[in-house]
Amino acid sequence: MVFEQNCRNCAVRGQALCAALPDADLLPLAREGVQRRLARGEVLVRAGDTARPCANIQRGLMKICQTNPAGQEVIVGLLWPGDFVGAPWAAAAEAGHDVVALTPVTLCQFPARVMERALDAHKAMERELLARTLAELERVRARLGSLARATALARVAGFLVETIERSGAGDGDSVTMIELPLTRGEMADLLGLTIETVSRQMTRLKQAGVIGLPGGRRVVIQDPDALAEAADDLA
Amino acid sequence: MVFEQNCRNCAVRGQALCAALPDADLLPLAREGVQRRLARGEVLVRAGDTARPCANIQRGLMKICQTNPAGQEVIVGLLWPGDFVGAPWAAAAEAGHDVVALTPVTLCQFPARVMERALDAHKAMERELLARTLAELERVRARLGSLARATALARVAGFLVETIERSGAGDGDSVTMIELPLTRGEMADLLGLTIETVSRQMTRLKQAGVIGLPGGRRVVIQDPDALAEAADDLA
DNA sequence: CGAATGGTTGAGACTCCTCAATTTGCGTGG
DNA sequence: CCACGCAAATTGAGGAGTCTCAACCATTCG
Repeated sequence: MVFEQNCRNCAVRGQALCAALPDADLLPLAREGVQRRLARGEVLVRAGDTARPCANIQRGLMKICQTNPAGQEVIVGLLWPGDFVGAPWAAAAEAGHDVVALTPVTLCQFPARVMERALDAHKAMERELLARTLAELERVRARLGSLARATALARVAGFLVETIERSGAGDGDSVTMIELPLTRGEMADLLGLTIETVSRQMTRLKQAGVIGLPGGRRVVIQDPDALAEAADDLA
Repeated sequence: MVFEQNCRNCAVRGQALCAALPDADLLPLAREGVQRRLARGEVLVRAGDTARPCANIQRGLMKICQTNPAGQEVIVGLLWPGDFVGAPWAAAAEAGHDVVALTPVTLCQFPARVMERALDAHKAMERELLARTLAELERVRARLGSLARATALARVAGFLVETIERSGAGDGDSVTMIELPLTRGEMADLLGLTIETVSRQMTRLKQAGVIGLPGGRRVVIQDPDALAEAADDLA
């Protein structure tokens, strides 16, 4: 865990939670934000923690996961750059899930108290947080809808599609390549499958000419349309 | 759809969203709330709607569902008494799911504008709504975790446990009976199974002496501990 | 080089789905 | 009140899909 210089920009730029605020209001907040880096595998929040950090993810990918009674890990969500972690106002409750870095992560962390004060002071910020939480709820429900019935092939294809979208690659036209941020095992935990089944569906997509697997975790998207179709295929 | 007298109590009592507010602030809000009754099957929100009603559910049970490309219905969540429907501040976006009554429902509905004004005026209310939304997010994620890996038996048993909890029956000691608000088909849509599989697991639980099925949609809980164990059983 | 981790492939078992027939429960109309 | 009809629920047989167990390959790191 490395603390770096104060983060002047993370609260100001891009998709940050408080992008709607005037600069003058942001400065005191930005001064207290701390940029922090996590290595792959580092834990930001552990289930059961009562102190819940608040942070904006700037770069990298994190997983939200829980370990079920049988000891299997289940990934219930991913956090991409721009996503917000934490719920300070629910300080009484303990965290229900682990939050772990899947790649090297850069994030901008705020003390819970600062965050709370900022929410109290800036209505627009709280409204934005509410909107984001509702949007995330929609997304989780959509995923619930697909996990409930989709075949293994559809789950894997759907994961690839979402990864392409959220990583900003793939403009539809040309052949694009992405580097998967997850191992097969993590994909399995995310999709509710086994490692072997994930692997088999990947080779199935490869042999159908939909994707290429040049090695490592790289995936070449050769036929985006076919991939999208496979993602929607429920039979 | 029947509109009744204005609802003076729904915003004041019980688990309502604004329970934290002082009575004086509530009155203008309560005056504009309308108590409404829905019959089983009536639709409160249709996916694609842009006008999103806001309401507190007082009695009855509703489902949040989406229809996937293959035409199958997937139930992504249930709404119990005390739950809140609607997201007025996201007025621009359209609803992503249907919201339909599963039983006769009584709810207290507010015009979106009133709701918005109330949120603007009362910080505590907005904070409460945020807290609820986050709690719901946790619940959906937990369900995602179980749907991903649980067997059919565990899903059915888990549904029964949750139904007992949220319907307020079953104090653990004595043998309790509940009337399921869902058909087998709806249970199947909720749990990501088929009607036949749901039915088989129910009879399996019956033959194991865990529950009794006296007919209709009634279920007698004969062994709550065994039921809870079945719900956690992932193998 | 050997060990460790991650990935692929194969064979068999098991769960759940599909299709089909039958039974139960309930409201309607005779 | 009973017969009928319809939707819901149960039960069975067979098949498809995924998991389990196991072996083998590729890459990285000491």
